[in-house]
Amino acid sequence: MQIDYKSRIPIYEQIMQNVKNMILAGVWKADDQLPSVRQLAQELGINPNTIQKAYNELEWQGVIYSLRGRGSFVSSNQSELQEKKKQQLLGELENTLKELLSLDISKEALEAEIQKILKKGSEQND
Amino acid sequence: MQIDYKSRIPIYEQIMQNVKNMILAGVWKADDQLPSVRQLAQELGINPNTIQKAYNELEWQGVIYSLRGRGSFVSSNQSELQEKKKQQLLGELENTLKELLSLDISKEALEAEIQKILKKGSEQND
Amino acid sequence: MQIDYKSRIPIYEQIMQNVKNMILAGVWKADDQLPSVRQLAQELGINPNTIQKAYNELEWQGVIYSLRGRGSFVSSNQSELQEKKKQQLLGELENTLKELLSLDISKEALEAEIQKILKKGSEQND
Amino acid sequence: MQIDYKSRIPIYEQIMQNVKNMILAGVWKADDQLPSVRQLAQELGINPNTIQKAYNELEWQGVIYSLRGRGSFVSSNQSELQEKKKQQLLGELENTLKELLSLDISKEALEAEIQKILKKGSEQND
DNA sequence: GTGGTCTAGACCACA
DNA sequence: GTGGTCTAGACCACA
Repeated sequence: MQIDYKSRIPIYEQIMQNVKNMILAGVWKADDQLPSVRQLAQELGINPNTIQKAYNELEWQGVIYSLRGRGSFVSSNQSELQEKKKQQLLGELENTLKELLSLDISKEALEAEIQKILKKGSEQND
Repeated sequence: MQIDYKSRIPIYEQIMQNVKNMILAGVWKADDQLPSVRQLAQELGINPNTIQKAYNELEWQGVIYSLRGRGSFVSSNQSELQEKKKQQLLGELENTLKELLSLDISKEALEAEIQKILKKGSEQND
Repeated sequence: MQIDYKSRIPIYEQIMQNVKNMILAGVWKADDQLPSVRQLAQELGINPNTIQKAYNELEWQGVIYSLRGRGSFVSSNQSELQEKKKQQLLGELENTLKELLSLDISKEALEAEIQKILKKGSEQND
Repeated sequence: MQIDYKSRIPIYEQIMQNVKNMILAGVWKADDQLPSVRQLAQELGINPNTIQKAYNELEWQGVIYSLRGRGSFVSSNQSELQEKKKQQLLGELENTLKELLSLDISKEALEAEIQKILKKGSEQND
């Protein structure tokens, strides 16, 4: 788990993002136990309260659940998480494309850029 | 000028965005005078310090320049602004597309989504 | 015996509730033997300490009694248990009704709701 | 605002309840400003972090919203809050009544109890 | 050991 | 002044 201490994004939000990514990537699956608050705190050299805050918010969002005295675990609605993330990203995509079109970029040039990006992505996967 | 007070984005950054958009859209052109700090502050019901901060940062970025006692004016390097904005948006585009590909979306489905968005955009422009 | 591990109510309290309900429902009668701590712990996949804590509290409340080396048994003061439970429920009823009245609900609408609930209950019993 | 320090209910939850009640009672209306974190903390003799936690959760629940550098304010969806509360209370009512019926109480005796409570409530309002 | 609550106190961005 | 973040450290219930 990577934390960028110089980032403007609060540490607890970075932790939340990291946890979500682990789940989205399939590394952590439904009902898997997360590292304990204290353990993760020590591993990252961060105050336990900060981890606690991240876990709390994740619980609020339904991404994880915690059992007192037992630990924190991945919720079972992973597909929901994935769907939400997808919708959010498509929304961002739409906004970015619209802004680009409102600049002086022709649709053809834009499509060319998109193809370049998509190709780059596929090379990594090959 | 629209300000979303409930947004997480600081008001002064929203003002900066708004000013840039006015310039990019061609509403404000090189050497045009911007509304004065006090006028804009009153119009938006915002603390003048906040407007001042936005104007200061815009001057720092070279988007506007100010003449003591005269007011603030649009810089003449609009094309540079446009180019920066374009590069920034293309960067965002790349990030979003990469994240989408790392999900379970096929490249074909993704391209279909893109075409849908591009079509919607062009209809508005016709 | 049903335990909701995700509930905010401690497991040991849930066990206590379950035991009381078994007695109130007449499934377990005076001087009947309860499942042993170890047996119940294994059956529910729970730490024996947790069962022990529940049984201890139940003994403290006079609901059960235990004979060293023999096991735990239902006390004979069932009617007392029932009376306590009734008083507690009537107290809750009063609180809930008062809170509802303090909202914008008319007394008539509230009585209609009550009748609906009471009817539903009686249908199940017919 | 009353806090019961001896209660098992966490202080921050008591604060949340109090705020909700003030809103439900119509004392605090949409877009009214709440006491600031520091002010309330001093008034109650409680650590500001605890107030912050309460306000944070209320914001998560959509009951209030906060503007950085300005303060915390009542959300405008009061009717939603009221509706939620009502549904929750009716749910509790149903559970309590069902439990009472499952005891040895006759429906007639139960209705008599209910009438007694409702009358008491109306006397207070007369 | 594990999560949850709370205090004391510091520092930051923003208005 | 106002909310937001973070640390250090303590204590609690629960398993």
